[in-house]
Amino acid sequence: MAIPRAAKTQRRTRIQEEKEEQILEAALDVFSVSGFRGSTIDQIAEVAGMSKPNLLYYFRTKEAMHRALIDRVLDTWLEPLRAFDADGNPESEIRSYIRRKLEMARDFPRESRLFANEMLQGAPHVEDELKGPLKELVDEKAEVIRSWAKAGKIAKCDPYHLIFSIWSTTQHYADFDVQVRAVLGQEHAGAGRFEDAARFLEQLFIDGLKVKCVPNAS
Amino acid sequence: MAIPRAAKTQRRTRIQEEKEEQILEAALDVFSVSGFRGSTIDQIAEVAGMSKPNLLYYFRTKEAMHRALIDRVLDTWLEPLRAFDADGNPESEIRSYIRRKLEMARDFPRESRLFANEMLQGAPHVEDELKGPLKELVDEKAEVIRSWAKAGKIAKCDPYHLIFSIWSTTQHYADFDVQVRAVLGQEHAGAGRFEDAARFLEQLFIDGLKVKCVPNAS
DNA sequence: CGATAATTTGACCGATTGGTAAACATTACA
DNA sequence: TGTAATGTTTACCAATCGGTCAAATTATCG
Repeated sequence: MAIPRAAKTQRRTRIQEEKEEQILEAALDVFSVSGFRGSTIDQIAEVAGMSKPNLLYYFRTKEAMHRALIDRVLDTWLEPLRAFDADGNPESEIRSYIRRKLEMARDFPRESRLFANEMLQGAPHVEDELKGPLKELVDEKAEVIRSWAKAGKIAKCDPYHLIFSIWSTTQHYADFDVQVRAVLGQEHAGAGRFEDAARFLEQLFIDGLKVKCVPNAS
Repeated sequence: MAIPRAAKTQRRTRIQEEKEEQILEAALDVFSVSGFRGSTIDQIAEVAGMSKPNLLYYFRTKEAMHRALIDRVLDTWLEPLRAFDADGNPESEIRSYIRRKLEMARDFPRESRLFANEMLQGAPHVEDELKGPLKELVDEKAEVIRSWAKAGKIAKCDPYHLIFSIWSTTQHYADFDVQVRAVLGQEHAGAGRFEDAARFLEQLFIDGLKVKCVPNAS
């Protein structure tokens, strides 16, 4: 008798490890484009190169697959924000945060789209994570930014909307990739667009926050 | 015998006018949340308060409904960018463009999400509009911005990425509304968040582009 | 009013959906 | 090697999908 997912022995076999990886990879392909409702198990099965019942042997439902995928990706996705350091100096921290986020938009566009799809649908599967861990992390970093402003290191500004604007501008290059390519045209839609974006955004945020214009405080 | 959509008389009846409006309104509700693939005719029919065959009497296929919806919304959506005036002065033009886009995110979030969904899925239904009319419009406005930079009225910057960043930051408040609310928490997620966003974004872009720091040219 | 066109609906169709049952194949391990 | 656990597949299910059809209902207008 086959007991799906973690049988008698609580340890996962090599095959489980491999196949679950394979499935989540395919699921990311599909969910990130069509969203939860618009994706089908058959699609995922085809991309994964295995039969539908075989998928369902590892993940009992479509929801379970989506859930597992979100859980796995969420940590990675928030890493750049976690790396945001209170002890660093504002300019380099903001610069590297923008760069890191842009690199993720370039290297992991599917992950970005997965979350975007989830948000558009009202975050029915991750609302708790948003209100819990995410909010706490943002609150913490917002406090850092506020302290910088108080110390006169950057211009006074709403730290939450600053974070939102960095999120949105960078993720835009993953989520709206088709639009960006279409508008830039063939000449400028090459890989260099991420460099151009980085240059522009760094300039915008550094100057916009007057990071360097302020005399060294303390 | 009933000939669907524009019968013998080429003029549309009052009922046609009303029902089509009613259907597109419902379709906007549904498509904007679930995307094209994730939405069903039955859902739309239920929201519209009419039977499924009745919907299909006015729009022969799901695609036709989506198409009509996109067409209707696209014009409205690009209006703020069209209003972007070359003869105006940079500061007020950029300020009012940001305000207008934020107002649209506030007042027409479903329209914003409809497009966002379409982009995430690779724009299978609107790619031509992106490469054609949209690109031309952006090219034109980018030229305006470039001329401002050349005249020393604003800092030198990539006009395309400037436009992208205004799009993304403003639409973020519609597309990622759940996330914004979750992170801001109950205290700050009220209607005032749009005012806060406007203040922040205006400051960011005006200062970031050094609009006022530059001595009056010519 | 009467008649013709426009509108609406219930019943239905084949295809696809998420998911199951059980037979079959493979692996791990004593 | 044998055998029990694990992995895979074929066949299938009820529900839902997009869409059709013909009959019934309603609006329009002379």
